[in-house]
Amino acid sequence: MRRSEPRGSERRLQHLKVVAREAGLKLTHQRLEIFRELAATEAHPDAETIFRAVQQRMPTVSLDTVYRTLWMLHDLGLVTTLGPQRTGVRFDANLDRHHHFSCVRCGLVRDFESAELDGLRVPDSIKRLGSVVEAHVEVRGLCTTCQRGQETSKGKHPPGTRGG
Amino acid sequence: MRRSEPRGSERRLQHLKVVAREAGLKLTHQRLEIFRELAATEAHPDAETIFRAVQQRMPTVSLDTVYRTLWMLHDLGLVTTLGPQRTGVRFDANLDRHHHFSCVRCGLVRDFESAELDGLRVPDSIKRLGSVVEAHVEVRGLCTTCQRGQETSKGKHPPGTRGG
DNA sequence: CTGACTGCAAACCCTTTGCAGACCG
DNA sequence: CGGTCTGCAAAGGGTTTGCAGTCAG
Repeated sequence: MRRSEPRGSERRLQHLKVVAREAGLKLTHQRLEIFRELAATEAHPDAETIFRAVQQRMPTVSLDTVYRTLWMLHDLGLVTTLGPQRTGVRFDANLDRHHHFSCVRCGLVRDFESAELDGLRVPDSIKRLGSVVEAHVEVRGLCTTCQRGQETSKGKHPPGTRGG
Repeated sequence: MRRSEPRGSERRLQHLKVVAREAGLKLTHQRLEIFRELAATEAHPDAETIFRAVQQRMPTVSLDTVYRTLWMLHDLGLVTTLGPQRTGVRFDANLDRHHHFSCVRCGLVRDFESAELDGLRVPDSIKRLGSVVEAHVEVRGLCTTCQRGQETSKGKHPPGTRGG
């Protein structure tokens, strides 16, 4: 098990280069920047969040290229997605085994690691439903920021706050 | 811990009636049918799936009413949601502790129960991220249907198949 | 050089909102 | 009966697609 060491994203970038070459795909500036952005964060951003970040360094990049690149990375197995749907998906370049903490209030998502939880075994009865590819723990709670800013959240549904 | 006994949805319906009365909300036919539908399934349908099911029995129901009702139930705490975003959400009327199996191929989601997994403890280090409300296991794999129909899924992203 | 890739814009969802009539309590 | 709730239709926001110019290999 590997914690997110300083050069974790550098390692992922190397992996991308190898896989892309094998697949005969071009490594354009856009693709590199998009992947770099995703590989550097733990916040599981959605497409638009990545877009805004990349746009800082590369003002001409377009949102559709971000979408196309993310799904391409996904097809290559370099990126996984959070959430059962393909709309409003959030992406994840961390291929190491990990678990998720997500804030019920603002939607922030963070990885955490736990050797103990990695050892969890799913019951045999799961075979009735299908074959297992992967299992992890989802923890839901209030992030430290939302613990502080305790306005009453009754009524309207949470705004689409993105985990930063 | 309570397994989904035959009358599980009946129990949930009673709970709805009590809570709705307390909140001074009207129990219209539409609301009852929508909740009934959701309480009877384990498939975590999205709004449109519920809509189509309710429409069988109540042809005049509209999709927006389904949306409004689901979020109302959510505000009452009678329904929870899957997925970190509020777009493409899937709903869940099962308030008992449970875990999820979801198919990486078609998006189907099913509950399963496990006394062993219920006992999992999240590491103390989680406090760095926030306070814990709930924790469960997410298992990803191939559902029995997708195990059979093994067309190559390379290339296009999965169609928006809904867990039936 | 050449085909894959990008940016643009328009199309295509899914979801939410404003309003007049219907219905629960 | 009164206020809430519904259905309709239109608006809103996010995601995908077709096309002509551009760039990596």
